[in-house]
Amino acid sequence: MSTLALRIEAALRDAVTQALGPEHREADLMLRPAQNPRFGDYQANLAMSLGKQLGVSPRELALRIVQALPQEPLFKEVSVAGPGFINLSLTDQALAEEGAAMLADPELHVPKTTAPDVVVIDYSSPNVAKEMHVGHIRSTVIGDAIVRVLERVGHRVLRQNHLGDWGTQFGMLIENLMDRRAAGDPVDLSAACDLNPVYREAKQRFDSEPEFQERARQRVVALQSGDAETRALWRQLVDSTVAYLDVMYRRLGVKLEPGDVCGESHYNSRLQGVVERLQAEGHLQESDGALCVFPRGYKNKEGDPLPMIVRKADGGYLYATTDLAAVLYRSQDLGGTHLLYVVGLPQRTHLEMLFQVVRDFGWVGEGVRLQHVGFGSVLGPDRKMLKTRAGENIRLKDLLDEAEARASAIVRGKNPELSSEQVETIARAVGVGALKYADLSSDRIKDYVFDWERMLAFDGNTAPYLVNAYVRIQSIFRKANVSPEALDGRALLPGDPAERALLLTLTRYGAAVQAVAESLEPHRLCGYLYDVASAFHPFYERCPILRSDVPEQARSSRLVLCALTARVLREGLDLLGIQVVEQM
RNA sequence: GCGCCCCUAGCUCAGCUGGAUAGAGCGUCGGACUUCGAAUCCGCAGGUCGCAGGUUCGAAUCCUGCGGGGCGCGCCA
Repeated sequence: MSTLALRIEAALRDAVTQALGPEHREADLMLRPAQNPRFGDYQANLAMSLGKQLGVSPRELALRIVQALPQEPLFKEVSVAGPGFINLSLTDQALAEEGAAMLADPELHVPKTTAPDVVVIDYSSPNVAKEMHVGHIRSTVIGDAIVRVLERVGHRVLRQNHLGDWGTQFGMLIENLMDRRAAGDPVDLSAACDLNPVYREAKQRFDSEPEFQERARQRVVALQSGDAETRALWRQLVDSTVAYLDVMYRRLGVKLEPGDVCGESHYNSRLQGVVERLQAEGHLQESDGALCVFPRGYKNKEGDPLPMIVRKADGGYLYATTDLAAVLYRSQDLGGTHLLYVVGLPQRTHLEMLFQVVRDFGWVGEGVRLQHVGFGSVLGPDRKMLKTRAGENIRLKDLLDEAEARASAIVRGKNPELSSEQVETIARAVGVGALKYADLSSDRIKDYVFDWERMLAFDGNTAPYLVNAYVRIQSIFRKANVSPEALDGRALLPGDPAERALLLTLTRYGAAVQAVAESLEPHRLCGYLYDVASAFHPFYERCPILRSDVPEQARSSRLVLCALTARVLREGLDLLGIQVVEQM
């Protein structure tokens, strides 16, 4: 928590303790930003609930607390309102001090966690040779933001890209590659290229040629038994996909690297051990030849216990087995204390069963948290799952291309003075940023409607609007020929209400980041940054900076506000994985 | 059938884990550029928070039921 928030809390806590006794030292102060500026800057709502408990009138209680508040230059005004709200407004001086301290602090007063976790986060997780669809993109973008925020507040974060690099689909893929090679028309797997056409071709043959289908099944057996030629082709498929993904991840601007890939095949050698352990511990039951475990509390259509099948009747393993192996690997081998799964909501039941099983069986300790970071679907204008007109998944590459093309057209139209190269660079950042921001800015649990026009608009809660606020500030510094780093925060002197409102918003940056680190809800940071930009623009309109009639004091103060705003916007957007540009 | 999720202004979304008169953007209408980017800002209008109960000082938020929509439920992942 930032210095200012700490000071407010400490003062209030002292007052509560003094007014009500030491047994209330730990009371929840229910301190939060005022809902309405009329009520001041912060409000503490503890008197209402506490009054009830103690059988004292909440208003009376609130008054006692207020009277016990130390006389210090922190509060401009403290009052009791309504049923017992304690409204606090801060002095301009306190706000200015906080702003100056933030400016001087490389950490911008973002608090570090007092209980650092080893976070193992499973996200992105696309499949080999298969198009990454919008769901993968959501997982990738949301996961990336969470990674950045958790690292920012001091957790150790281990990224796990659980690549779909194993399974029966490789039979048809490899068999088809061999056919192509035999026919003198080999598929080039050396370069990082989109293998989706290869997948489609194999799938099409698998579905229509019984003879091919049979060979594909045999090929799965060959792959699993370690046949050298088969394994070599599998390796090439995986390598090519990882290289292609690397290109896409870089374009997307996410932190995932090839080294973060820890796919399904990584657990092959552990699957048998998982089943043996389940057997040895007596958890395994056979059903129609399949080996199952039964998490407590789950029922199927008939009302019977719902199984997780860990080995099929034919001896093959399933994703449940892999997931069990992965939990062990992540908690034991990697030492994870907080396991995150950034996976779509439809898989919720599966994950909860998985968590239930490892809890039931004591496979992870009490100190390990397992958490599904679920998200809703991306919908088209028809409110159905977003697909192409042909009903296929939309390719990430096409999405990125269109985002850049649209951003390019917009930027070109709004600023004709930019060179083509500049437009391209800006369009890349703004287009991708808009795309990602759209995925991040609404509550991840809900479905959201995909809409190019809205995400690229310069109004509303969009990336372009935020970036634009940053750009306007950079323009001021260019024009003023002043370096933001050279400014002295002590020049802060919020006179105009717009200046004060902006400064107040800026001082809440640390709390905003902290809220995301705890809730794993990036849209809260989006909302905060939108508040910052929304507070900046009225300030910008009302408070001239470089005009000759602006007194030196005001000019310096306003430049500091600009510098702080720019830094909060730049870093906040960076935590969301979004790049700013210097002009647009 | 069972389970999970969603329902807030015409549209798209917030609402800080139970607080005061529910807020933005778009769209509609009306204003503001001789000076830092009008790429913006200011204002008007717009609500039975799906419905009905309940919990309590207080409910969009928690509980129960109902309605509507989406998703999941044995050998795919």
